[in-house]
Amino acid sequence: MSAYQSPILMVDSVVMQLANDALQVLLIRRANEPFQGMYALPGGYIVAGETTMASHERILRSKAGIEKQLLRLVEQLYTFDTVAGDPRGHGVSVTYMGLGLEIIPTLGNETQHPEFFAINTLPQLAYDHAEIIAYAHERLKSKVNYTNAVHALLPIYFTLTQLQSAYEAILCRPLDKRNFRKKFLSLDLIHETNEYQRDGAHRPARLFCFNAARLERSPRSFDER
Amino acid sequence: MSAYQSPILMVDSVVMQLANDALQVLLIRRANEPFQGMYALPGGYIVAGETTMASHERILRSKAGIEKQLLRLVEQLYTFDTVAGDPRGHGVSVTYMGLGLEIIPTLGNETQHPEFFAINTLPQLAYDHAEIIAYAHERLKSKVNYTNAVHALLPIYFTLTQLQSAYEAILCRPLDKRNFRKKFLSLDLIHETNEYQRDGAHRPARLFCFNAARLERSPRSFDER
DNA sequence: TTGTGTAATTGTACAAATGACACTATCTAT
DNA sequence: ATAGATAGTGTCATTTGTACAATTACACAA
Repeated sequence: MSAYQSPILMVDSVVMQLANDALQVLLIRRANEPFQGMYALPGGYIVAGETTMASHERILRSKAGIEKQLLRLVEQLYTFDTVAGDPRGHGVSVTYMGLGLEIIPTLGNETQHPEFFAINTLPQLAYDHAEIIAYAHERLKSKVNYTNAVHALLPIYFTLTQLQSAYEAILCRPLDKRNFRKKFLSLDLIHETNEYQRDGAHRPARLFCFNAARLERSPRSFDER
Repeated sequence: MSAYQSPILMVDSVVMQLANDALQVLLIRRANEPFQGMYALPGGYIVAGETTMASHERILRSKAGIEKQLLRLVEQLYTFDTVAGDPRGHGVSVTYMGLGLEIIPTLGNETQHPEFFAINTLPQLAYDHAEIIAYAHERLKSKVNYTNAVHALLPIYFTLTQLQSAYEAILCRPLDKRNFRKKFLSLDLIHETNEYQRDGAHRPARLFCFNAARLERSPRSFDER
């Protein structure tokens, strides 16, 4: 037995995906006190012998019915102390960000209403979860500027317009089409295929795919500001 | 009483400063098993009711005799799971980076030989502490490119040559004197004073100081690569 | 077949930042 | 007065950033 007693260890998860031309965040409705009935990030306790990553996977599965294979990029964000505002007293929460595509949350045993919300129109949130989401959003904004992290939010084959829309949804600002294409193609992160996407009564769009799925530091920034 | 048992929570600290034209890291020699006698980062257990930051301060004081006022910038780095390689079994370690100037570690009750080592010539280290230091170094390298974090490593008044040497020590590569000065002065992070530093048998160097001590995102990068 | 609507695709010109490069200025010590 | 040492400064070529509009290729309807 240790002479010390550790604070309570928790994990909270910010799962994001693109839908309706917007970046969306997964929220659940809390089943229990505190903050019963309020929206919150999926989260829970870490048990001894379980890594923080394993705990993150377990909690997403049990609280939102999301299997870990659906998250195509998982990254630790930050570890928050939860002192004031948390009725359970002092604890430490390790937060993770997960990115995916066409994730459909299903009802879990322990929670109700797992659902995606557009990041710019979130409901009121329990704890300090609004700040955690803002932090995750900033991290993602920054990360897409020097990595190919966006690949985790897109299908394997995608058009340049889809790619640009993804950047616009993440960065929350419009980008110039010609400059975006010129810059992105110069980065050697993607290559064209011989396939086209036929969408409607207009010219078909060429499909592209990423050169490597793994995250790599890009040689230059995407940011055209 | 909680139904869950948490993993052991620890904090590890990467304290860095500049000396002898090199970036240096604070190490201690472990007094106890495991890894008794080996070099390691200062670290210890977090106790219930103590924030990770407060724990970091307490541990630096007790293990290396360093008061928190000496750290002019403290930033959380990452939270590591310590599974394999750690004889105590699974634990979670929150790591912090602290930057300061002319820190003189003193012997603490619980440890021996707190001492600074040049980051490029470190001894063999306990646990995965070599990786943690590499991570901290990468973070610092990246951070000085878009913030004024270097202010925490320099005296209030400094010469442009001192500033450039700090960047060279952090980035581990030489910089062009004229380009460095031109770029840094264009960032509006520092301003000149009317004081000069007389050093030896040569032209005195003008002293500069930072416009604001707080960390700010710089408008442009310093990196001239 | 032709025309229309819709989104995809492409290039240029100007401004700004980057990066390579070498000499002069000012002080101290002898 | 001179030598030695570090501080301080400018130009030019290249690359990158950014604003901006016309043409292409398809589907569908008339």
